[in-house]
Amino acid sequence: MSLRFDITPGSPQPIYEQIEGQIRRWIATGTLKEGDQLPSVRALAEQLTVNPNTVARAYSELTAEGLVASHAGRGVFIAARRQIYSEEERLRRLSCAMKRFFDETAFLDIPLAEILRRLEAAGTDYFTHSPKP
Amino acid sequence: MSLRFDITPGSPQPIYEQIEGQIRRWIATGTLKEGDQLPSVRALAEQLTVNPNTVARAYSELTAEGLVASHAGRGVFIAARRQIYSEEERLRRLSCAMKRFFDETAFLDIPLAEILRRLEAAGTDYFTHSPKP
DNA sequence: TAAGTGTATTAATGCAAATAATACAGTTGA
DNA sequence: TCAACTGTATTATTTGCATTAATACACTTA
Repeated sequence: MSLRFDITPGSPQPIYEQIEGQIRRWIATGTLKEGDQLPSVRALAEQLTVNPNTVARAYSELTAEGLVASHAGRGVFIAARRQIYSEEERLRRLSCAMKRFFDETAFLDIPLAEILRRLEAAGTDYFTHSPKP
Repeated sequence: MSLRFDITPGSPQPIYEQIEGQIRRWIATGTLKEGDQLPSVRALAEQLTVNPNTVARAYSELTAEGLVASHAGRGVFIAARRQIYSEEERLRRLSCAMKRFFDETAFLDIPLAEILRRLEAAGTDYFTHSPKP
């Protein structure tokens, strides 16, 4: 089975971050489970018409985060789900994300109640209608 | 009165975006109101030990968004609050922000309910405890 | 008119993303 | 064993963008 990556070159977000993001999402939503193998660096690079180094960098960072485990000669596999960050670190990251979110939406002049309502809907949708692999 | 900008050079976020963000936030929270005058390009550049062009770029983008109005020879002023974007555009931006938010938080493995609870608290806090000018 | 506004232009610097071309080391299966 | 895969590391180069810099210009106001 081949994962359907959606990459936009020229986007302000670097390609390697886009790759990371999609894999992180697939892991978070259960599309990718422990033990699943990711495409090889070279195969994915060819599939996305991208340099192998770019894919390698994405894999490298995911490995550093502990989300995947790579074994030279075998491949990259989804790691066992475990608590990677401390409770404090997780809340810190959540705070940053929340601040950024409000910075991006406050000036839209949408009532907080409506934003929260839509967030709840989007959130449940995010974890159920995960993108097809 | 002089606004208390908090700029971090070397941050992944460009300086001109940091300036934009703070002004947007002050407008959203009511700290800056219609008609208020912003510091001059040169004055703010000196205050932040930053190049005037950097400040000018921030002001230029805020002007393009319609949040401020600039008049050569007079200065830059907070514009009248009005609907800058169409309803569709506002919801599109909200959707993008929500997606990015979940991409940043999903892998933290924090229950959706708790995220929403914290978001509500952070949201009300965002609009009440606005940063001092 | 002088001193202050915003704006525009051009050049130079620095940094990071991305490509490219290799080389190396571990694993697997014929 | 060996060929064909894996991931990893290194170096060089290109590219684009943020930033600084130095001006110049046009408008406004006292």
